[in-house]
Amino acid sequence: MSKKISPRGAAVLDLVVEAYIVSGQPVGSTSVATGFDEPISSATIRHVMAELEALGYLFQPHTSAGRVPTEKGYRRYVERLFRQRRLRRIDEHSIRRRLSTAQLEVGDLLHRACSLLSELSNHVGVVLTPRPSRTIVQHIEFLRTGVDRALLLFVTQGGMVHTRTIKVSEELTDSDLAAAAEYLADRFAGHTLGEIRDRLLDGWEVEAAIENRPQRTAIELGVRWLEGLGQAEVLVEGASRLLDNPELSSAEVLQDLFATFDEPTQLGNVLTECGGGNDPSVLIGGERLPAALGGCTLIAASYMSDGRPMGALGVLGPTRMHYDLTIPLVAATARVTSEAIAELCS
Amino acid sequence: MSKKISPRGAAVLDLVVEAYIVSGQPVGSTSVATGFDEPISSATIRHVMAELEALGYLFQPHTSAGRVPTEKGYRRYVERLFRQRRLRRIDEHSIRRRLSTAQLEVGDLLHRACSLLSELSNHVGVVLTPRPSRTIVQHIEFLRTGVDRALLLFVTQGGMVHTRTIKVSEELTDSDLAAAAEYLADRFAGHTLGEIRDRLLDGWEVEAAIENRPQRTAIELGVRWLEGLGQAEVLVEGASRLLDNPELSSAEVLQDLFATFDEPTQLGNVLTECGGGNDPSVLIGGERLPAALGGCTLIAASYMSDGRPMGALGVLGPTRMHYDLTIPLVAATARVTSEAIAELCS
DNA sequence: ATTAGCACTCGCCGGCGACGAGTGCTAGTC
DNA sequence: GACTAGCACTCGTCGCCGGCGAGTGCTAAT
Repeated sequence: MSKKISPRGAAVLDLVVEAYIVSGQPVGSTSVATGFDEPISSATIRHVMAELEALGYLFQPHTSAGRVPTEKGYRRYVERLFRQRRLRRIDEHSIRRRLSTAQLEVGDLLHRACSLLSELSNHVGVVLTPRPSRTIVQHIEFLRTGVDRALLLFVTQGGMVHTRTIKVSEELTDSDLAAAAEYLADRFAGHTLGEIRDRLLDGWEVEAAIENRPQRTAIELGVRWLEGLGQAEVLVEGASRLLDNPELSSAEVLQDLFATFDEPTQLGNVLTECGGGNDPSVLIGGERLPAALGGCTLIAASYMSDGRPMGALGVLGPTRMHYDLTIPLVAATARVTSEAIAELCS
Repeated sequence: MSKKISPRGAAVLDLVVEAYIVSGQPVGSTSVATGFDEPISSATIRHVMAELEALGYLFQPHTSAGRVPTEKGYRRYVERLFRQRRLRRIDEHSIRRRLSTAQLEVGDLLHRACSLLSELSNHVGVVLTPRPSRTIVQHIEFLRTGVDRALLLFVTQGGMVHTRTIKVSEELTDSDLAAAAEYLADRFAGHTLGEIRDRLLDGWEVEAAIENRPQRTAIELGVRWLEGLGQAEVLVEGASRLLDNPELSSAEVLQDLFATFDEPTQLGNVLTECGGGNDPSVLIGGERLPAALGGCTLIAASYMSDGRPMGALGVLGPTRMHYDLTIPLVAATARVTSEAIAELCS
């Protein structure tokens, strides 16, 4: 689809994007011309820029204004950043120092990572907590908290705690509950919640037939517990930093933006799909993001445990951001977080 | 200090405030005049308004504009609202219906209350969770989560769970931990964390002398656990609704505002001081709120358990809000929340 | 293919005048 | 003495106009 672009065209695009990122103003042909090593006239640049506009990489707010990158232009720019390894070096040590010191729980770690991302990028930090179905259960506990209520509690690797209160028959004694928890713990400790769910649901009918009351209770409670399994959470930090960006100050845009933070399931969905690859995903503009995040870019990577993605973290900011800094920042934070989690689960 | 205000002066103030609340525009003398039952001329009103301005209740953006209430004016207005019982009736049933249905945990309940406040008021809902030192402990559990780490976990009335991971000696066995937890549970279940702290710290030296290893361990762990006792949390919902208000759209103001939500300790402090009385506290403007919340009003009330305040909840919005609706809304929500908590802890 | 030159476009900014909402004051009335 | 009609005055808003300047597109020359 995208017609070929001359090598010089690509260079011009880079210069326009970079100039626009720092200035926020439409970029004119002369300022681009001075950015070249070889001397070149602004007229030539104008010619190239006209082509780039025809191809959809640049956009002119009005005749007689400079050019601004389109989303397509940003994407191409970022692509080149990756291909040419023009990303900045990030000091991974400083991140490691600020993340790993005395963090004792995965939850704390992720909160720290989130504010770190926000602070270092000057944009919004976002973290998707581990999907419950992928977490490994260490302890299972059933506690009575009222005549007809019990708290089902499980602790996963790294010290994360998930709980759910359900109604239970009043006839169940405390020791029934304890026995049920022990039964489940014996069978399932060390497995992920996904595995437990599969095995419980598969084996359900067979096991239900067993006339062993504590076991039946255990399984029944376990199933109810899994039914209410929480979704992965989304942490958001530094939302106020979005207001630094003059290009995002129209009232309606902001309204939509902050509404997205109030109800972060959308963000969660997007983050869930990020990750996979080695490099961070860079989602630019409305094409792959919810409409409310129109003028924004999400840079996200997943953090791993034993080589499998557990969750994702990243930075959300205006399309006009320092990609060459933020991309490696996200990548480094994801790596360090993965390491730290591995250590916590040791 | 505040000189006497004529009865008609007070009536004019009411009318100005109410008109400004609905229109957001400076209020002129003629529109006030038509709001009176008896016919009265705008010239007279102008006279009265000039007096009110001299007393600091009204403010004129510029000569030849209408009047806008000052913070002092709002305060006087709200005072009258209370004294004259001119608050609207709130349908407590509908709140009860939306809060108490199938809420099984205090945490969920408070989250629901928070979004309910935001939704019904169209402003920001805020909730201060129960102060840990006032909560009653039901269960205590110590779980090993790594070679040198243990998760200290306690469940309080109503199904709230608090955890903390600490480093422990590798020599402690699982049964040591279990014994320690049991020891603490035996002695302290049913007491508030504040009581436990006091008793542990008082009795510390005496008990440490005992050559009973499990007990020493238990007490040591308990102390470390209480040291890291979390602060009460602040829940915030519907921050984006602040953007509906045109008077709060200056970039800097918004920046400060949202920064306050990102770092809610300030809000927590303010909320902690609210409550006490029967009626909600109404904090108008910068005088009693952090500077960042300049043009805002916080209406807050505390929710109770056994007649003692546990935490607080309320609504944060622009000074220009419908006090006559929001105050009873907050009061009703606090009442219903107190009831629901009582039920959950039964 | 590149470039110098040039006419042209168009947003920005400051000044200007008309408009109108709302005021403060004064003089007259009950 | 309290109230009010009338009136001059203030001042923000809006639309208009013209000059400025950044930046463009085109053309003709190299």
